[in-house]
Amino acid sequence: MERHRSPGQRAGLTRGRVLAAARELLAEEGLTALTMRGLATRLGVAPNALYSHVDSKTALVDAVLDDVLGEVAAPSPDAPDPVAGLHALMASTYEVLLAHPDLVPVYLARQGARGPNAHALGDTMLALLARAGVEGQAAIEALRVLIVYTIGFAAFDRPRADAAVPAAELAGNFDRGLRWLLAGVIGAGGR
Amino acid sequence: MERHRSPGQRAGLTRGRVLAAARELLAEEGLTALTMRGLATRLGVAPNALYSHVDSKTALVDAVLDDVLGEVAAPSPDAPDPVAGLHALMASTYEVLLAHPDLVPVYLARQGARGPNAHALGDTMLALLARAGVEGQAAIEALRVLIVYTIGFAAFDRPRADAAVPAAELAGNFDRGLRWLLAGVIGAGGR
DNA sequence: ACCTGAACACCGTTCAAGT
DNA sequence: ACCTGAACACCGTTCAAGT
Repeated sequence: MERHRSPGQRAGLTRGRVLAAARELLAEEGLTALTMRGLATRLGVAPNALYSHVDSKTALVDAVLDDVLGEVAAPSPDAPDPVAGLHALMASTYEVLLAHPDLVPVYLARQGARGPNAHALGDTMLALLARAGVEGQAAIEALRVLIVYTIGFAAFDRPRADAAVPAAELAGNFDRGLRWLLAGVIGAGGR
Repeated sequence: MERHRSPGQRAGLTRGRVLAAARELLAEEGLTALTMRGLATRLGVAPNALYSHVDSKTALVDAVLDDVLGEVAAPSPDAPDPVAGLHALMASTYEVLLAHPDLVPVYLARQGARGPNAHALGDTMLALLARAGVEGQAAIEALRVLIVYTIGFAAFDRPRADAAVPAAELAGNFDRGLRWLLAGVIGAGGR
C-alpha cells in the first residue's frame, strides 16, 4: 500500500491538502523531514506535482507559519481590561509557539509571519494598545517589542540536548519579563 | 589560477584558516553560500579535506558563532555603574549582531552560542547583575530575558524585501525596550 | 596526519510530455 | 489544469587509497 489511489486515477491534490500534510509531517517527524520530496511521498505523488499548488518551498513554509498562528486565542479588541488582554494574547502566542518548537526559529528567520492570521493578531494588539493609551509611533514600537520578546523567548524554550531548563520555570520567567515590558509600554504611552 | 598552490604541494589547512575563510565567505556571499563545498573551493581544496579540521558543518557554524561574539565590547565586571555596564554590553552585542545579519537566526536556532566567548560574556553579565543587587535564580532569569530580548530584536532588524523600518529607528526602539527591561530586572532584584 | 577521487544518499526546481 | 519521468545543479558526509 505504497499509494492510496489506483493507477491512472488523479491524485486530487489541493492547496489545503498539501498544507495539512505539511503540518502533519512537521508534527510527526520534525523540520528536517519537511522536504518537498518527503511531502510528495506522503501524498503519494511525484515531487514536482506540488508545484501546481504551491509556488516554492519558501511559500509553503510561510503558509504553514500563518496557519499555526490561527490557533492563537485572541481576546476581543474591546475586552474590559486592555492590558490584561495584551497579556493574554502574548501568553497564548507563547503557548502556541511552544507547541510547534521546530517553527520558532523559522518565525525568527522570517521576522514573524506575514499572512492574514498574523495581520489580524497585529490589528487586535494595536486596538488594545490604543485603549491603553498607546498610539501612533509608540504603538508600533510597543508591538515590535512585545512580538520580539515573545518569539525570542519561545526560541529559548525548545528542548535542548544539554541539561535544559524546566519548561514550567521558563514559562514563569516569560511571564515576569512580559509584565516588565507591559509596564514599560503603558508607562511610556501615558507620559 | 584556480588553485593557489602548485600541484603536489600540501594545502596546509588549519582549523583557524578554515574558520577565517568561513567568516569571509559568510561576509562576502551570505549564509546560503556558506557550504562545505563552497568553502573547500575557496580554500583550493577537496570538500572532504575540511573534515580533517572540523567535525561537521554544524560544529563549524558553532565555532563561527562564538568567534563573532568575541567582537562584543564587554565592560569590566567592576565598572563604576553596573546597570550602565549591562546596558553597554547589551548594546554592543546588538551592534555586533547587526553587523552579521545572516547569523542572527542561526543564534536563535542554536539558542545562543555555547563557546568560550559566549561563556565569558555571561559571566560578566552575572557579575554586573550581582553588583546591582540581583543574584541567584533572579540573576539567571534576568540573564535570559536580556539575551532573548537582544538577539530577538536583532533578528527583526535585518534588511527585508518589503519596505523595512529604518535601522536608526529600530535601534532607538531597541534602546527603549532595553531600558524597560533593565528597570524591571533591577526593581525585581531589589524588592 | 592530511589530502584526494569517487561515491552515496539526499535536496529544490525545471522542462517536456502526457491526459 | 494537473500530473509524471527525467534531468539539472546542487548538498553533507563517508570510504578507500595515496603520501
